[in-house]
Amino acid sequence: MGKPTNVTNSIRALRFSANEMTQAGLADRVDMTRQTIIAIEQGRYSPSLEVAFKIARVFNVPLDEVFHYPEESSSTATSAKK
Amino acid sequence: MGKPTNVTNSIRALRFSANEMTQAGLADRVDMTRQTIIAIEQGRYSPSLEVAFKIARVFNVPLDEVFHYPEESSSTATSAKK
DNA sequence: TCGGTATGTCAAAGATACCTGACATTGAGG
DNA sequence: CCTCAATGTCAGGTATCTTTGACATACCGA
Repeated sequence: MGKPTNVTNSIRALRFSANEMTQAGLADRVDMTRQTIIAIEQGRYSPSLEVAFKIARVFNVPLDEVFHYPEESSSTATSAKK
Repeated sequence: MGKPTNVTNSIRALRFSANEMTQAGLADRVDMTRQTIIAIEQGRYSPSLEVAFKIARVFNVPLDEVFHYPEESSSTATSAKK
């Protein structure tokens, strides 16, 4: 239902680099549920900033190595007003 | 009401550096309301990752120059489970 | 075959983030 | 004094994120 997010992430890759950490293991370290990790990993929605920071810290990388925001599609953008 | 967030930010400082941009002006550029900007600026809650990226992009700085996540206060930390 | 681990899905409910709209305050000018 | 721009607050609603709990699938080893 919700709009799929624009933000992408590399969580799955990072998990495997980090000693094959499981989703449940990650969920545990950031103190959230397994389902939430799955949803974020699949890009179903973008997490809160706090959660994003926690995840990045588990892998010991800066936040923008985990989450990526695409370029503003230059076309007709940015002008929408009401 | 809500739990105050752990994340701090430098939005106010960045606004003044950026040609004295007003809150309303910033709200306009990231396509959200003035009230939301105020709330975020005051740290009443932490925005979604997408919003955070948009704000950082307005000021042309990386995300972690706008928002800061404090060190895990080493005290009783890291062991909490349920 | 059975048990356990890892991943994924769904529905319903709770908690936050975000919006709309109205109003109060301060400071700079006319 | 009056007005306007900028900041801030509050109440009430909508949208989105997060949790809980149940269940499905696949893989692996005993």
